[in-house]
Amino acid sequence: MSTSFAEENYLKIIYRLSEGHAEDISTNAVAELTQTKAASVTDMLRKLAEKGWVNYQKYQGVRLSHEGEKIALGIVRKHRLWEVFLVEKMGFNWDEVHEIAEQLEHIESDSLIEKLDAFLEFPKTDPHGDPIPSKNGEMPELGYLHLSDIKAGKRCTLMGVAKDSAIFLQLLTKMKLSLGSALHVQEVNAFDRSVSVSIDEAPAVFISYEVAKNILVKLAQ
Amino acid sequence: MSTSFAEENYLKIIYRLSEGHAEDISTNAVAELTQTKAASVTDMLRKLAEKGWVNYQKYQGVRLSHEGEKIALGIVRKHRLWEVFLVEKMGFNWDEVHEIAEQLEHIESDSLIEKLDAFLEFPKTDPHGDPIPSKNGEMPELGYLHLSDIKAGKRCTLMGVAKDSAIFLQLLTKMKLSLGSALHVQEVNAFDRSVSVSIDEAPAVFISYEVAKNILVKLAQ
DNA sequence: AATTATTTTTAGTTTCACCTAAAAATAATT
DNA sequence: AATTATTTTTAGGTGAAACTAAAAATAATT
Repeated sequence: MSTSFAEENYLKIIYRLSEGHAEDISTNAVAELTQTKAASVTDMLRKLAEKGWVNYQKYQGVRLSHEGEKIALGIVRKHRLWEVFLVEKMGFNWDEVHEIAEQLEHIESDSLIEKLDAFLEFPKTDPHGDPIPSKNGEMPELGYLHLSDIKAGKRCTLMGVAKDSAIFLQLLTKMKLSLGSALHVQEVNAFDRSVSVSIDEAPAVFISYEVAKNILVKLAQ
Repeated sequence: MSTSFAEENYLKIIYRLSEGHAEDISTNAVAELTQTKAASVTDMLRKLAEKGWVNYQKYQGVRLSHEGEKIALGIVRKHRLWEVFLVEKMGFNWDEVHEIAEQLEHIESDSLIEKLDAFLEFPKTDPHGDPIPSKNGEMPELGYLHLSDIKAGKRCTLMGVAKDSAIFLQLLTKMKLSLGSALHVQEVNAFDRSVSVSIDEAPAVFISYEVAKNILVKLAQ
């Protein structure tokens, strides 16, 4: 069965909202990300449920079905491969590619996406450190931690970000933070939950809780 | 003013139909290429005329306005650059790229298309020999001739095709015809207007009028 | 010139994805 | 437990882009 542009967007967004927590997704949460009204979401959820791509009970929220998750993973795969292309081959910065990839992810051609994957030399992650699902819909589980959860004294490496809005990524760039940055957590400040972190051995700077919780890291050693 | 997917398709198709002949384009001709019914075309032409992108008088056919032509050339530029990408970088054959490029041509990002142009080293023509309009909407006039118009005895080089349907391109490939092929017209057969042509110095083969008129060539010397 | 054929347009529907406003269900608070 | 607040759904509607069937205009033929 074929999927419309709008349907693909809903499935992708439900997928994104499901990552991590196991609870059902609320109509409002979907409405916020699709930039539509709750009433429109209700309409679409009924339609997606009819097609068998989500499990949806009135007033109880949604979950992707097995089939729906397969479709969503296909979109995410395309989105992330195109992002790699845009950064690695086109020379865009990591904060410039999201909107363009939102368009490219809907291009329909299996052979194109396989050729693109090969052209990019089978990348494992996108420019934000997010894992790229395999052709058969397997999403590598990378098990990164949030910088906000790291104890004082620990060393870690910046592996990804949990948010890819341009404004957030530009802030990281300004702070000299990028994938691979070596982080040394000096102190966790109880007052505002900010962390004092030395980046690539430079003198420590403050990183707000808001920022730290969207930075994904791997502990050193 | 922004353009919808459907509007862009209409403008592109009207452009394609206008290339060469100067007469106005009929509703039916547009309907055939858009794969819609004449009534739908009438609706859309009225809308495009309101937006100032075409000159349209009931029952008299359409022409692109200056503004409409600029938009159409932008779409054609994107389509052809993506085709170069698909063949040169992704390894597709020339008969496989049209449908994918029909999707990619609607991706909206000026900076992407300029970066793509640079990445491809500013190609002048697409994989079918069609010229690529410049950023400012100038279409290089290549002045190629149709093989069907070449006199017996002349030598020429295959520079492009006037049709990019897969079935036609596959036939050319089977006949060992591709961009750059050296053609030597041995004979023009009055009966069926077919031509006997030697391809790259091989023994001559028959090329039907239907095929010959869709092959674009440059005379030798 | 009159008739017939073809093309194009009008009129009225359909589907998709959205909307607003009101009603109903669920959750939170007193 | 009752009231209030919030969330979600229903009902009815809109605009875009298609459709069919019938009417009107243009073109071709006798």
